[in-house]
Amino acid sequence: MGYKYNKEEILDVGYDVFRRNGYHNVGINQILKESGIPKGSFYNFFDSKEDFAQQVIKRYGENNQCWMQKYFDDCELSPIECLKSFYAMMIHYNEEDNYAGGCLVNNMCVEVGRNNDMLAKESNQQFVGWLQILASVVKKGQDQGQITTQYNSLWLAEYLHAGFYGVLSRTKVTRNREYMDAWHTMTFNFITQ
Amino acid sequence: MGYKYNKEEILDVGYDVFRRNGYHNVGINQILKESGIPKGSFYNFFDSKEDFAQQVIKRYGENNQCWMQKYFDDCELSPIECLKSFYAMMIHYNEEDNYAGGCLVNNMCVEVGRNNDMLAKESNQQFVGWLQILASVVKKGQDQGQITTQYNSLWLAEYLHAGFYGVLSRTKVTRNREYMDAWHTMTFNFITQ
DNA sequence: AAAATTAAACAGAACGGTCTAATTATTTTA
DNA sequence: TAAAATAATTAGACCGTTCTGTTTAATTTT
Repeated sequence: MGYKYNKEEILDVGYDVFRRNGYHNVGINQILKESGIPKGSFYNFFDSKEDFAQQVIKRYGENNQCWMQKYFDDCELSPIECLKSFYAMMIHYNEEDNYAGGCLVNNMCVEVGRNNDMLAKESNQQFVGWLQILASVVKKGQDQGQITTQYNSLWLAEYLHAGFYGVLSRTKVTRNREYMDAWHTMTFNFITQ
Repeated sequence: MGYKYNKEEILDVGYDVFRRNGYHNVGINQILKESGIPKGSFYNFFDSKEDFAQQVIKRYGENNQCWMQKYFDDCELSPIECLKSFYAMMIHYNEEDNYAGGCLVNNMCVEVGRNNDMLAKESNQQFVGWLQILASVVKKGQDQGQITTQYNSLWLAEYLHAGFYGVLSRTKVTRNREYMDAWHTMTFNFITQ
């Protein structure tokens, strides 16, 4: 009949807590408190804080990948308009969230990407998954003559991706969306054929 | 005749340690050990870890601002070529450093920018200082007809700034310069008149 | 009954920060 | 100018708390 707790619940709490507070600023006790499970149960499910964080990144990354895929599959606009609306939505979400956390995976990359190979590898793997989806949409836009063909679709996907996280990070201290909107306007102007 | 230690030495150690390891992953003891001073002396100079970090950010930010100003003042190329060479140099430095730390201020923004108003404010202040210099070079490039005048110089400066830190962050997990070079190529193509 | 899970007490190390004493530098006084 | 008084700095033991992780026993599920 299943046990009292399950990994997924704890992973979801971990996602939220890590996203808002970072990795080293969060202790296991905080996760336990917010998910309401005792320490013994946590260490029954996870080997360590690091192992837990890896699974948090993986779960969120894969869910987000599915969500992105569905978004673009369902989007009835032209490829470039799909990309525009996708990033407009991301900017909107970030504003709604009061610029409170940004992206878990990007935060992890910056905070621990150079000192923790395991978390770096997992983060990169999830990013690559997202980038492939972006690249396929870019490719469609190129095939339809909307997006510049000066650069290949993966380069353009990485360009969108990095630019977005650059301005997203910037909002953590400016705490307004001005430069995100500017980025959106400029970027889609630049890459449009 | 002066005392044994001085703040500047400790701040420089703090810069290096924070840049490579982040904020919450570093304890005061590590700073003490690496700078060779006892705890009593540290707390004689600084009120708290937070106060120390703020002064580290401020000192580095201001030094870097001077350095940037001098770089662009001394650069004998056209404005756009100065910007190109500046970012090419930054990419080169990051590779030489084996992608080991990135930029202290950007790291601080991402790690603590949403939870620590004091460090967020200081980080933003330093960024604004740098951005003003970039914007002034962009403006010169616009006046000389090399850089697009579709967007004002501050928007373009923020665009360069955010894009660069976006790809810089990306290298923390890819650990190679491919997309930094791609970013450089694409960005300067896009903003060139 | 056996296996898996839950519960919470328990470790040892590390955390940021305090405290008092000793030392060094500076200013005041003789 | 030398001695005395004061101020600033150095030193590190120490404080309570929190950190990740372990252990042992009770409970639940199979």
